[in-house]
This record gives sequence, C-alpha cells and structure tokens, in this order.
Amino acid sequence: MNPDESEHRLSRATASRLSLYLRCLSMWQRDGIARVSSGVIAETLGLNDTQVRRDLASIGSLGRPGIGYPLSELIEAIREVLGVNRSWKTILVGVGNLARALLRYRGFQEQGFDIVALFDSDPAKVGTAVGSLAIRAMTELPKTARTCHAEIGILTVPADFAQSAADAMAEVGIRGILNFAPVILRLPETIRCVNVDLTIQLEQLAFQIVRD
Amino acid sequence: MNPDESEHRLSRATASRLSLYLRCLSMWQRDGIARVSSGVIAETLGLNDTQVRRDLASIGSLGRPGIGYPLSELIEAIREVLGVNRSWKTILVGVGNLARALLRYRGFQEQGFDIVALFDSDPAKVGTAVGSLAIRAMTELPKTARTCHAEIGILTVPADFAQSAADAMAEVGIRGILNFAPVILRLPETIRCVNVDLTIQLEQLAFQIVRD
DNA sequence: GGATGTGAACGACTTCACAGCG
DNA sequence: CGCTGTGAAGTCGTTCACATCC
Repeated sequence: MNPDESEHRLSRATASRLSLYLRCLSMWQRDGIARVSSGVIAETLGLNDTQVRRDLASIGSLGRPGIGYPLSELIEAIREVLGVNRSWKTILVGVGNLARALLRYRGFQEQGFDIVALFDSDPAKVGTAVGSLAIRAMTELPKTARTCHAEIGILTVPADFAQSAADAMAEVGIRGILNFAPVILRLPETIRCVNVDLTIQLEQLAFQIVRD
Repeated sequence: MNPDESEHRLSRATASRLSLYLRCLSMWQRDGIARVSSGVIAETLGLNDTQVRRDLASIGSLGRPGIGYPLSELIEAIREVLGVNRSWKTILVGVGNLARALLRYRGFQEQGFDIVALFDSDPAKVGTAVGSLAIRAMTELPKTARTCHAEIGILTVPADFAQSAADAMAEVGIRGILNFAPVILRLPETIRCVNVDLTIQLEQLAFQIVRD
C-alpha cells in the first residue's frame, strides 16, 4: 500500500505464527465475526498478547486502538505476506494412502494450492485416476510439469525413491518441495524444502511428556 | 550414568534437532559406520558445527577430541533423553486414508510407538480390520484404552469431530495427542499436544519461496 | 475504559574463539 | 593436526511498561 518499500522481512518465527492466526481468523470469519483483538487471538492460541500485536504490526498498521483488527483486511494482509493470495500450481509424486488423504482434504485448494498432476512409478496405478486427476508415469513428469508451470511439488513416495523423485522435480523448475519421506534431501540452494517427518513429531510429543 | 542429577533440562530447540540427528545417525548405523564428527552431522543437515556440539554436549560428554562420537552410544543417549528408549502404547482415532498411511509406515514401530487399538465412529468400518488391528466403535474407547494403558493418542478424524474425540482421549488418561485435524484443540494443561497441520506446512513453503 | 504499537529490558538461542585432549 | 567442549560475545525473539488513540 505504501509507496515506500516497507517490507521489513519478517522472521521465520513470526511467519509460522501468522499461519496459526490465519487458521482461527478464517474460523471466526465463517462465524460472521467482523473484528478481533490481539487478546482474543492470544487466548485462543495460548500465546502472549504483546507477541500477537508485534506479529500483526510487522505486516502493517491494521489495528485501531480501542477497537481491534478488522477481520477480513487482516486475513487478506496475512495471505499476502505468506504468499497465499494467489494460486500455486502443484504436482504430487507417489500416489499412496497418504496422497489420497491429502487429495481428499479440501483445505489445500481453499488456500490456493492447486494440484494439477499426479505421478507414480507403479505401472499398475498409471492410467487410473483419483477424483478427476489421472495418475501419470514418471517419464511424463518433465513435459507435464513444464507445460503447466508447476512451482510446488509434494513428495509422498517411499524413502528409497525420494531423492530421485526430488531430483526429477528439481530439473523441471519446481521451486519448493513438501517432503513426507523420512530422508534428508540433497537439493540445489534455489529450491526450498519443508519436511514433514511424522516420526519426529511423535518423538517431540514423547519428549514433552517425559520432561514435565 | 552420573550419580548426581545432571539433567540440564534441554531447550525445545535442542530437542527438535536431536530428532534430526537421530534420523541421520540411524541411517549411518545401517551403513555400518561406527564414528561420526560434529562437522559431518552439521554438513548433512545444513547446520553450524558448534551448534551440533553444544546439543550433543548437553546430553553428556560422549565425544572424544580428535576422534568424534561413537555412533551407537550417541543414538542410545539421544533416544534416552527424547524418551523413545521405551515402548509407548498408542491408540488411533479416525481410520481414513491418512491413518492407513501411518499404519503402513514401519518407522513408528521402530521408534517404540506401538499402536494397540483403532477406533472409528463409522459403523461400516467398525468390525473390519487394518492389518492385524480391528477397528472398534468409539463407545469401546474408554474401556480399551484403559486396559491397555494407552498414553499417546493419534487423531486422524475430520475437523468437526476432532474436539469430541480429543475429549474422549483426555478422559481415559492419554498424556499426549498427535493431532492431524486442522483445529485448535482445547485440552487440560496436563495433556501435551503436537499439531500437524499440512496447510500450515504448505503456507510456510510458499512463504519461503516468495521471500527469497 | 479498551485496545494498539513500540522503546527498552529481558531471556533464549547461535556463533565465535580458543583451550585442551587424542 | 583434527576434533570436542565451553566461556564470551553476538544475534534473535519475547515480554514488560507505557504513551497514544478510539
């Protein structure tokens, strides 16, 4: 909005909380609520209210003293800084149970992640479909991914196939990978990667229980 | 090992990295490697080597100058502080595609997370089985969970059913919940919760791409 | 009174620099 | 020389306290 470039490059800690805010703000928007205060957000998520204000202030002065934040403007502003106020063409490699669970979940589509193609190396799966999406052979990945300008790749393959699938993605201009395989991928510096390792999450849960 | 209580209560940041170390250490163990240095671990994971040494020093002086760390002792020590050098009786509620993906993945079992019972509210599923585990009705949860002393609950139900399923878990002595539903659960202070919200992970990926 | 935004204090985490062992 | 462990310095993130505005 401002003419001056005031993108204060927000910290990763702030960015991950903005996603959380977005979750409860969207919920309240469905409930027809129009305004919200930092105190309510903090209470809901178990955070400090000053922290919420700092995070929200870092994306622009949307709040008004005594009033709070307007819900829809706030949601739009957060979606903008997170980069989800647009559509991301997404491909998925490895159509097992996990992939089917992801495809059934409508939250991705709502947040702009548009899954445009599925790939699998299992010949028995190639040619079948999940919903309205056909499963293609890995050999078709380069051409298909390039023609639909896919930028994000979801990796739901077994561990021993993950690196080669990631390499294939890297070669066709994918800019970010959401990796569910429990391996550490070697990727070019230009490609971002977020790992979802469920064993790690369970270990952290165990740690939190035993440390009490 | 020491007679004095030297549990220096490690930070959450350190704990989450210990899980990462465990991943690559286990990998190297399978490859038959016996020793490892902080530099190699740091390089593999894209971290600073001093940080790796600090983390490892915080769980005991296992390293030897000029030599490195003995792999198997290190793995055992990390598993101990994370609380995964034991078995955790685990129940799962909501047997959809995501649950089937988790059940097929053998990594949980290997790290000591022993899934002992499945529950679902869909009468069509109750009575059927996944692998060797029967799917039970939600009404059986209290008795079953108590008799097998379940301590961890995995929640893979649709969003609108998550809170009530979490309440049911809380009532039977579950100490920690791994929640895959995209909702913020209200839980007693005594119950730990780790949320795996896949939309949040995708948003963080988008953010990392656009911020470059 | 009710709520935001922010300098300043505080605390947590990371990295540097280096002593010391193998 | 290679590598660990750690005081000290530096960086980053959180919380307090309060001026300000509705």
